[in-house]
Amino acid sequence: MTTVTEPCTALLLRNQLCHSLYSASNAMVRAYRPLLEPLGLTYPQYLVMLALWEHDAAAGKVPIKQLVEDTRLDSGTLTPILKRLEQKELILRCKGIDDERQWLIGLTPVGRSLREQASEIPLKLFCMTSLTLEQAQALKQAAEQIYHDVLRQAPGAENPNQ
Amino acid sequence: MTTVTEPCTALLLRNQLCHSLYSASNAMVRAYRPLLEPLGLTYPQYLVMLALWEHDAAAGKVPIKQLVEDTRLDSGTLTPILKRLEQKELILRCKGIDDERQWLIGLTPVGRSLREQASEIPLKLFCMTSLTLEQAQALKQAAEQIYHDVLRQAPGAENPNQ
DNA sequence: GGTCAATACCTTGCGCGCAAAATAATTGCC
DNA sequence: GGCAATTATTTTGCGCGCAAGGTATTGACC
Repeated sequence: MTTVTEPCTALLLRNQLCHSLYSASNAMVRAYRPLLEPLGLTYPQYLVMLALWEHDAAAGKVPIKQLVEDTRLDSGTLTPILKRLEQKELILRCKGIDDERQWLIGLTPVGRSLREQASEIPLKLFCMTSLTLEQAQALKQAAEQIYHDVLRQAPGAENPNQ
Repeated sequence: MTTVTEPCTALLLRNQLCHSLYSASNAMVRAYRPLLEPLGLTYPQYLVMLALWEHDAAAGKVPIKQLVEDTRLDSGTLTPILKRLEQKELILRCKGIDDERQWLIGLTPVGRSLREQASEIPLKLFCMTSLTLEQAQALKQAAEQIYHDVLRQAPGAENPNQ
């Protein structure tokens, strides 16, 4: 039997992986801020630009659905982000040809050219940490595992084994 | 020399540790939601309650400054959270005796009793993942390292080696 | 070929996360 | 004692993050 006053090590903040993950993620976004400030981007906006730069050479224009998948942001989050990127004239929106429900997102020349200024950011951030390359890879793999595991068991997940 | 069109693997989303960390953290908070819903708490509110439960036996009342340190939420974030917890009658606020700037936060009986309902949550969440205990510990340690590393180099950090 | 479910996206509402500025009490310093 | 610097907290403003609900287009089925 467990009483209320008995120590419960699982409820101690210092033992909680989730708390470490949460504060590391927040701290990481904060660390990006000064690096992204010259580009006029927030971290989620930067994620969208990364996705667009990646598709630019091959596909040109990308449906929002694809950006949801690439960035792992949901569409209710993405809509206002795209609106702000459009205001900054980094992206363009146009209706899909074969499917009128779809909006296609493309880069403006300015948006495309921003990529050069961003190229040093990943290394700069990595250098802020004292992680070895092996540690970083292991951490990334574990974070991916958590992402896919808990996504699978979310209440709305209809195809848990997909 | 690097040209714009040359592939830059560091700018690929799938190679970015930060993206994995960010989406894992968001997914984790989402996974907490159905578990915390019976308690009427959000994840950050739960963090505050964890800190208060931890101090309850020994100290009784805790200054907000201490909660900032324990939860790693900043004070501008904490103020409205504490307001909501007070509205739910889970916590009490009273002025500090020796320092009138300080507010001391204490638990109400209801807030204290909520701890029992929370005791199973950490295990439930761990079971959602396919992580081994060793993986979880390694991940936690790496996340802690990132947290402290990037905190240290934030623009406002005056005592980097503290 | 019309109805109905699915799909793509948008809107709304609320709770953070945090930088920057404001407020108020305290301490240090002369 | 008086005044400046410091400290504890709140306020403001903006940008997410996301659940829930809405709209419009498409596809499937009878």
